[in-house]
Amino acid sequence: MSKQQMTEMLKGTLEGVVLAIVALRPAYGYEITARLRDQGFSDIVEGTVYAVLVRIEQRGLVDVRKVPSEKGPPRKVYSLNARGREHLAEYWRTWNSLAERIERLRSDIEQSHAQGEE
Amino acid sequence: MSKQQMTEMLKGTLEGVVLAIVALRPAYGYEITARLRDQGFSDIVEGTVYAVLVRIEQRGLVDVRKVPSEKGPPRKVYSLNARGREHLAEYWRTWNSLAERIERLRSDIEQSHAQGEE
DNA sequence: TCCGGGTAGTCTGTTTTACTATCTAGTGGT
DNA sequence: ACCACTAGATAGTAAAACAGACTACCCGGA
Repeated sequence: MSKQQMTEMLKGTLEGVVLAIVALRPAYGYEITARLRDQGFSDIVEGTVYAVLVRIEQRGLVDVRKVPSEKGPPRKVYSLNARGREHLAEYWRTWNSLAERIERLRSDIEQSHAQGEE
Repeated sequence: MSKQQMTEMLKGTLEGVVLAIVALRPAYGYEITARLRDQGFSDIVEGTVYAVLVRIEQRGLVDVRKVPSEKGPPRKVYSLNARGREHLAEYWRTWNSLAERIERLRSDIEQSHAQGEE
């Protein structure tokens, strides 16, 4: 798939993805970026992740605690709080609703093609 | 789901949705808006659709022809051309890849919850 | 001893893109 | 006059990319 298309699709979904990763277990920025890459989101720039983290912290969806690291500056460990869990639930609902409609559209097209090819 | 979340998620997906609708059969703006509402995309503002149409026309993904209408100003009927079909195929690939990764994340979370609740 | 490079980690501009909200504006039927 | 159609324009907001700066610790070599 094209890089640019993916970039645009990520808008509005990335935040939820990050919340989901933190929901799995608490994590710090660098680690979250790494997990994103593991999960196949290899195209995401580090700076973007930090921007998301700042945003979700400001909105009070996560709790933060500083943990010293052996190497490098202290880590900021994010964990999902009650509000974040509610927000994530909302995110899944929105995603479901969108995905359902898009899948329906796609199957409509496939049907019309099948008809046209008889 | 929240309106705002949906708005953000639509970014990057709406264009493909419009292309898909036009792929189903040629259509003009007002009609496309109506079809979107039928398909459950009731939250989309009319002006937005016209903006998308201008964009996909400028990118050469659709062919346009003016058709007089019995009522009101002439319609601009959009139909998907070869380039548009290729773009739409690309769109589905990107969507699949995103949807797959998001679903995987979700199932990971559900699994970890199931474990934690034993 | 001090300096450089590598690795781990966080953060901050600026730019690009897409959707919304709201409004203008035209036609034709009742 | 008003309503149902039909097309568009403008200004604003939000999110992500890109690029790079900044901090901190460790280790190896001159």
